[in-house]
Parts: sequence; structure tokens; C-alpha cells
Amino acid sequence: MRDIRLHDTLSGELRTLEPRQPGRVGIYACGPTVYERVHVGNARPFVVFSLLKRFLEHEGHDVLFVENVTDVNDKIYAAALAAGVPSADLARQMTAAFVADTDRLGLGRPDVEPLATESVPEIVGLILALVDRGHAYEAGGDVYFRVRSHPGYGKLSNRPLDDMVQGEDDDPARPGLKESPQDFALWKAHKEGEDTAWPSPWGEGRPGWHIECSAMAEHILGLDFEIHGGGSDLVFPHHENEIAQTEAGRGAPLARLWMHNGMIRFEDEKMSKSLGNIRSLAGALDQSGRDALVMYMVSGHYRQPIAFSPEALEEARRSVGRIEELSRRLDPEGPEPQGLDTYVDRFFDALADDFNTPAARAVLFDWVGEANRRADAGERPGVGRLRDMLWTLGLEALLDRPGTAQGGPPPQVERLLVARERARADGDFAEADLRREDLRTLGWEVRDTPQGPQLLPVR
RNA sequence: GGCGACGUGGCGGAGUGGUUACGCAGCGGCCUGCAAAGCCGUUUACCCGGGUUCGAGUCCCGGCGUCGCCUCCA
Repeated sequence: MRDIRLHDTLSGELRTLEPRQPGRVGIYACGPTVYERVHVGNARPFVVFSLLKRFLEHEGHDVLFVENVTDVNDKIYAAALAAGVPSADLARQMTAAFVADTDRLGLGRPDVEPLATESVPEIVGLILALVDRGHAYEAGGDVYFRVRSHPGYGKLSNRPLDDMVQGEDDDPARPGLKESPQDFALWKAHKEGEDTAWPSPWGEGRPGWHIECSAMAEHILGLDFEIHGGGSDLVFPHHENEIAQTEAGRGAPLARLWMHNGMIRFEDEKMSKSLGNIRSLAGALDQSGRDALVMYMVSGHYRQPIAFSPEALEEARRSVGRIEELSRRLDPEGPEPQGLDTYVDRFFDALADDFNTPAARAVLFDWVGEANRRADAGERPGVGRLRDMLWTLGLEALLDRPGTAQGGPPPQVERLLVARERARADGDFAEADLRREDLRTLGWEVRDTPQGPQLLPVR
């Protein structure tokens, strides 16, 4: 088991992962608010933390990966109202769509995907603790976190209190509820036009955004759990508030390590629903397939922003092709060629160093090049631990998808191939090339090998 | 303005104080009837200016530029 170092936003440095119990790691990542289909940007933390889980499992850890779904929120109310449907129905639909879209990534599901609306008792419990300890107060049916009561506030995002003004539920219709402009809502009283509400000691209402994650993470993973993650846009105020809520309410840290992924950019700006520069995850998957999309995601370091474009996906698709080409030459049952074990070590060492997927990917391609050389020299290299490396990057399917015909090419294609072979035997290469063009038109590429012609579906 | 991060070869993108990252694309070669795939080779890479050092893309200082957060946001 390697020492695994990860960048911790709270301390600003790389820190070695030190689980509460050796070998057991809890990960909580903030998931989407479901008021429309998720976009490529929303998929990044899903991919990053799903793959981080795989790596940790490879290293022998038992991982519990939690990603929540925020299914009650102002935007959901607004979108439901605009669509003329009950907000709970819209949230349910969009949650199902999120699951369906992310399923297509082929990375499995998080172990737990809690919903805010199903966690109200835990949320109310945490708010009660905060009120009890003097860190929260009721005002007009709302409950607010008293930011000035918590000295550590601001430590994650490293900003002085006086510089921030939070708008959360600063209802212009009801001014003066908050003691201080920085205070943020833990519980929001039911408002006209909102079609869902839950009972609470402060009357009918619903949870604020930040509190749900504090409550659900604690409920499922316990306090002081190993890794809390999410997009870098959540550092302030969302994660700052999560930290404050749990530390003020429980007197203990929420998580040991705070990881943040960089934003996906599109058309020179952060891809986001508010800006409207969105490409849907489903659309990207339709366009280039999950292999290319996953390759695209791991091609950049998780903390760096990455630009999204059709060209970037196309480039990722081509690099995926290089692995597919190799997989045709490998013995799926065989051990890796001699001497390539050092590559495997370097691969996982790179991941242990702040989950450096681009560096790991480079080592992977070193392996590919070396295996190709062995194959050129007449060996039949085995897959060996290439499968482990690819699995860790979510690309293991490339080994089982060598692009050969499922069930063989249709008779028409076979006939053309025979015709081409006959023409070649006769030395009539013009005719042979015509037949090759015909095959390409039908979606089949011919490659002549020492073992005879090989038919492959055109990529 | 405050906080955080970043500026690397045609493009994407890692990186250690001193030696080929890697991928995509281009060019030349090997292989092939020709291709494809693969292999080999290849195009003065490190924003600018100082400094430290025997030596800096890699550390320090100062610029310039870009991005994210500071309101909902993965």
C-alpha cells in the first residue's frame, strides 16, 4: 500500500492520506442540483472521485463513496413553476436523468447517493445542535447560522469576514431578519408558491443548501472522515459553510482532507448553467462515446481547468484508438511482457502523487509503445497489469472492445473482400483498390497482414 | 480591490535545480503492390525583466497576461 498524497485546500498543501481506521476511506463529493439535465462540467467530480475510489481500492483500501443529490432548492421551484409541474416530480425526473446520464460513463455508481429531501431528520438534528450551542438563531420561521459566533469561519477560503456578503435567502421582501449580512440560512420558512415543505421545530419549511451536506456526510460517514470533495467553485461559500456548521455544531471537524477539482471551460469561460454555455453530458457521450470522454477527463490534472471542445474530444478519441490498436495485438490471458513491471509501478506512483492522471497516462502510453515494439519483434505480449492500469483510469473496456466484428462481417462484405483478394492475386491492383473503397463505404477497413487481410469496422 | 491558481514545443498536457515526458497533428524513413496499423527519426519548448547558483522552465523579486471564487454554480 503506497503513501497517498493529496492536495488539501484547507491547509493549502499536499497531505498524506491518513484514514481514521487504516484501510478504510470515506469520500463525500457534492453532486448536482437537479433542475435540468447535467452538463459535462457536472460530470467532472463524478469522474474524478469515481476514479479516485478505484485507485484507492487498487491500493487496498475499503472505500465508501458518497455523492449527494440536491433535490430541493430555489432553482428547482422556479424550473418546475416554469414547466408547470410539481417540483418534486421535476426533481425526481432530473435525478433519474442524472443517474441515467452518469451510468453511461460506465464507472459504476457511488455507494450512497443521498437526497436532501430524505435527510430532513438529520438536517433538523444538526440545526438544533447549532441553535443549542448559540451558533444559530430563528428569525421569522427561518433559521440562520450566526457566522460571527464561529471564530474559524473563513479558514477554508482564506478570506476575512468583513469582505463577504452572503445573499443566501436574504429575502428582499423580508429585510432585517439576519443579525449580520454574512449569516446564511440553515432552514427556510415555507413561502408562497413553494409546493413542498417539511415540519420542523420552527414551523413548515425546507433545508438550506449548505446544511444538507454537513448532515448527510456526518450521518453516512461520521465526523472527521477522510476526503471531502467537489468543484473548486464550491470552496466558498458552500464548503466554508459546511465546515463551520459541523465544527460549531459538533465540536469536531467534518473531514480531514478537502479536495477540489478545476472547472471545465467552454468557449473561454467556465461551463455553467447560469452562464448558459453548456454542453450536456448526454450530448457529449452521443458525440464521442464514453471512452473518449473519460480519456479527455483524465488527460488533465484534476485540479487544473480543462477546456471542452469537439476538437479536444476528437483528440481524446484518437489517443483511445492507440490503445485499441494495441489491444488487438495482446494476449488477453497472458502476463505482461518482462521488464514492464517498472512501468506499472511508475503508473501507480504517479497516482499516489496527488492523483496525477496525466502523468499516469503518459506511463501507460510508454507501456503501449514498448508492447508494440515487442509485438513488432514477433512476441505476443500479454495484457498483464495493463488491465489494472486501464481499470484505474476507467478505460478497461478498451481491452474488450478491440473493434473486431461482432458475429463477423455480413456476407456482402465477405464477398467484396474475396473479390479484392482475387484481384490482388491477379495483380489487378486498380480493381483491388476499388473493392477496398467499396468496403470502406460499407463501413469496413481492410488491413493486409502477414496472416492475410483483416477486416475492421471503420472508426 | 481581496483570496486562490495558472502562463511549457503547431495543439493538448506532465515535470525534477543539471539527461527523450506523454498524447494529437505535420514532415522524412522502415514495412506494404499501394495503403492502414506499428516502429524509427524529426521540427532553436518552457510569458517578460532582474537575482541566487558552477548550472533554472524548475528557487527568489518585480512586471505583463489569463482563469476561478468573493451572488446561485461541479
